[in-house]
Formats: sequence, C-alpha cells, structure tokens
Amino acid sequence: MMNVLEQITQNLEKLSKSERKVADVIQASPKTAIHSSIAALAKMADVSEPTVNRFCRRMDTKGFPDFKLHLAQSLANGTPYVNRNVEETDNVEEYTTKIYDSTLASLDRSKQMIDTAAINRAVDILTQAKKISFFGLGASASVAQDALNKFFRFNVPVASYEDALMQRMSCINSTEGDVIVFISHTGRTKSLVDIAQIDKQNDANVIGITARNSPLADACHLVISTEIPEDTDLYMPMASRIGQLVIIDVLATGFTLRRGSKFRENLQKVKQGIRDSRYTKTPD
Amino acid sequence: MMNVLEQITQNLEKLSKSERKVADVIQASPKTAIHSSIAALAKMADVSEPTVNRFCRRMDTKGFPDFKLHLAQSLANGTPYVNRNVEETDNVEEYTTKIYDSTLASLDRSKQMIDTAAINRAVDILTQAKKISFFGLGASASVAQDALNKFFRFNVPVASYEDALMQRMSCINSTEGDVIVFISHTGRTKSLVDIAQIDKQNDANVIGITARNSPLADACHLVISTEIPEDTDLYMPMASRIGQLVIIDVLATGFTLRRGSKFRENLQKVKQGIRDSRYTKTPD
DNA sequence: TAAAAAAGTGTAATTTTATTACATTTGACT
DNA sequence: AGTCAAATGTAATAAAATTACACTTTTTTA
Repeated sequence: MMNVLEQITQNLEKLSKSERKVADVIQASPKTAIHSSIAALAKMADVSEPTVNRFCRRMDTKGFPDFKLHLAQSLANGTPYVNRNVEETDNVEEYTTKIYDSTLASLDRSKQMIDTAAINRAVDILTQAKKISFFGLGASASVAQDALNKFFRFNVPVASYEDALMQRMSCINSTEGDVIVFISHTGRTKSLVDIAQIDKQNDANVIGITARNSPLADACHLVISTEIPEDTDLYMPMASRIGQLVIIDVLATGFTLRRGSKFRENLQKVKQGIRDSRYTKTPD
Repeated sequence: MMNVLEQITQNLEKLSKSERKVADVIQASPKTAIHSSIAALAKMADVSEPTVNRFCRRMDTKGFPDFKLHLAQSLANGTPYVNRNVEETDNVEEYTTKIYDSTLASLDRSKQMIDTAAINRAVDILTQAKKISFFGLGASASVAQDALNKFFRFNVPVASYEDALMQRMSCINSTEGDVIVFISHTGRTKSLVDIAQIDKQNDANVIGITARNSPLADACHLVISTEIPEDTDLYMPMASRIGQLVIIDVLATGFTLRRGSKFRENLQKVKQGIRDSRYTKTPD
C-alpha cells in the first residue's frame, strides 16, 4: 500500500472541514500522532473521536490502530530523507551516523526513482555486446574499475581505462557492436563528453550512468540516472558513487540472469579459481 | 531507538520459555504480528496475554500497541531482516528491488554495528601518518582506488597498488610513521595477509577494513569491520564493498574534521581545479 | 425560497483490546 | 522434602476504539 503521509497530502481536497482539522494535526506532528490515543488526537484537532476514526477509514485503513501502524511505517521510511550535513563540531558518533543516514536516504530515493525500463534496455545492449568498456574519471574511475572486475568474470571482452588519453585512443577504433558505458555523476566532465560523441559517431552503443539533461546524457543512446542529488562541486562524492555501484550490481545481475543457467555454471568456475588463493574459513 | 527485530534476536537468550515462544511467533511472521491483537498473538504462541505484554516490555517498549508500532517501523525499513536473494525467474523490477533492498539492509546493519571507537583511533592514526597506502585485491581494489582518490585531495603522500607484486615491493621499505590500510571482505586473501605481516614487522601502522577474527585481522593493529555477512565465495561482492566505501567516507570525513578549518580551505582549492575541467551547470 | 434530502458531526452505549492484581505453578537450591 | 524465587496464568479492571443513532449543517430541487 501507499505511503500514508502522501495519501493525506493527495486527498486533502476531498476531506470535510473536521476531517481536515485531523489531517492538519497529523501533518504538523506525525510523531506525536502515532503515540496518541484516538481520544487525545480528537482533542488536539478539536473534533470528536468518531471523526478521527472516519478520517482513518477514508485513508484506506481499517481504523485508528491500523492507521497508526501505516503512519509509523511512513515515518520510518521518511525520516532519513533529510540530508543531514556534517558539522565542524560533530563527534565520531555524530558524523558516522550522519554519513550512514544520508547514504541510506540517497539509496532509498534512488530505489524509488530508478527507471527499470532503462535498466532492461541496458541489459539487452550489454548481453549483445562484442566488447564492453567502462569509462569514468575521478571518483567514477573506481566505479568503472569495479564494473570491470564484475564483467570480467563473465568472460566477455571488457576494458576500462582511467586515463583520459587512453580512453580517447580506445574510442577512435570503436565500432558497431561495441558498448561503452560512461560513468559520471555530474555528466559535465568535458573529456568524457568528447569521447562519448566520437563513440556515437562510430555507431558504437553508448550508455551513460549519469545525470539526466546533462551534456553527457545528450551524447548517450541510453541514460540511467541514479537520481541522487549530491553536489560534488562542494562536497566529496559519497552517496553518488554508491548509487552508481548499485546500478552496476543491478546490470551485472540482469546480465547473468539473461545469459541463463549454462552461463552461471561458468561463473562458479571463476569463483573456484579465486577461492584457491584464499585461506579456508577454519584455518586452525 | 534500536530496530526491534534485531533487539529480539539479540535478547533471545535472556528470554524465558514462554517469552521465547512469543519471540518465535513474531520472528516467523512479523507481518502477521503487527495486524494481530494481543489475544490473537497469545493464542498463536500458546501463552497467556500478560506474557505477551511482559515480552513487549522486555523489548523496551511501553506495551503491546507501542511494540507493534516499533515493529511496523522495523518492517518498513525495506524488510531488512531477510536477505532477499535473486531468483532465476525474477523480472527487472524484482531483481532491481531485491538488490536495492539487500544493500539498504546491509548498510543499516552496518550502521548499527559499527565500532566508532575503532573509527576514532583510525582517524587518529591517519592524521599522524607520514604516508598512507591503500591495498585491496579484486573487488576491494576499486575500493582502495576510491580511497586513494579521496585522500589524494588532502595533500598527504598517499599510494595504492592493485598489483600484488607492487604491493609486496612497496611494503619492503615500509617504516614507522607509515600507515597501510588493507581492504578485504573475507580477510582470507593470502597475499594480503603476507604483506600485512611484513608491514607489521617493519613497525608500520596496519589498519584492516576487514572481517573480525580473520587471518588478516590478526595481522592488523586495528580492525574496522563492516559486519556485513555477504558470502563472496558464492556471490559477487555487492553490499560488502559498499559497506567498505561508506567506511572510507567516514574516515575521510573524520580526517578533514580533525585537520581543522585551515585545512578545509585547501580542499576548496583542489575542488576549484576540478571544476575548471567541467562544463558549467547551465551550458546553454 | 422553503422543504426535502444528503452529508457531516457529535453523544453515548457497546464492544474490543490491553493492563493490572493476584493466584498458581514451576523449578532451583538447601 | 521443603522453601523461595521466578515464571506463568486467571480473572477483574481499565483503557481504547467502534458503532448506533440523534442532531446539525449544507446542498438540492420543486
């Protein structure tokens, strides 16, 4: 079912005068609401108890207790939406919690907004690629490297250069059947945009994990956006690159699923190879 | 307050026989629990109603209704308690949601379990370092590269090699005042353990972002654990490396805070340099 | 525009649900 | 075996939510 707080906002018009009072009180302080009885809430809104009950039913809940349950859930999801910025005076616990919270909030937002149709098309394109390249610069370079590491296991020709010059050289010879994935949070890194345009001219398939409506996005055939509003001009990239990584995970997962079970047996062999370079779990 | 479901898991030992029955019923089907009355739940667990009430109080809630509220909130956070594994038959929406959910769940868990004292000591050590190195292999190599990218901006001597041989060579000359950060999810990668031991012998400061009680952890002076239970023998590393990245973020943040405001002005200059290589936000 | 209908709201009774007080049982330790 | 404390249940009580119904306001239409 839908988020109750949004439900309230949307149906605000359709409510009667008294029910509206109830809505106002709840919106003003939902945290108080979930800890109040129907009598207390009725008093706060200056209406009768049945009115509160009727309000709850109008919000598609079974009654007041059920409504409180839903409200509690909305609150649990909604609390981290505030971007909690680190202050100079914060101690360890404080800045640690803030960083975790804003990462969680960003990922949650990304989850809500993600365009699965775009993901699906990207998986289509990737599975049919003759060769896959991942390009990123700065913080996105390590994301590209991570993608390389994942797709390398799939036994497809895959490349990644963190050097802008190497990237440029590799794109000169790109051709139909090649897929190049550009990773950039802002989508405004000049050299990446240049390269993407050349790739596009060479009929290579260009995918961007980047911001909508950016110069880089314009140069791509397909754009996947994390929808994470991080200002990397001012702050170090944090949540943004984590959003990119989760998209890499999703693409890699889609890739293996599309390739079928035969293919996944092969994956196990690569895994086995890695395992031999490790200490066993119970060394003593 | 803490996640109620975890609270139950943790206090499982301390519960009496009957209260344990209640815990079992709730854990088996928390969704049913939040929609049941105390009478219904008591019947399910085959105990009396006051027992259920006492159980709720033991979980640091005011009573049964309050307990249900907390439970609802725990459930709302992405149903984090179950690890939702991707199935062969999943469609795009399904596997995308599952990956986001399990990443969110892992991060949330990591947030709860993180040892901020260890973080604090790590920041101490890092701020006093003459030189910092980040080493990781495979999926953790890109995490090391990300760390390099972050700390590079801080204008401290920093290095990272993804090649096992280069890592080995660099550690031969390590000395007091050097800090080496090893990144490994399992903590059982042989070559990293070897190198860590040499570094330790050379009186360098060895920090591990790795699993507790692992061979690598034993070779480190200080261990920071993400507490993310991902079996990277069977599956591709996903949530594990994201947990590592958030720890890098936390360390980098702690580092800048510790260095004070003068230092952060310097950071702005580096940022300015990067900005010049970008298209402005409103290119048209 | 006045009467009828409909929608909205409140009061009080009823029902459901949760909590408390106390009695009984269980089990551990003399 | 007997005593004590902890655990659990029974039954009474209190709290909370819902329902039924009456009154009030608003809207419709003759």
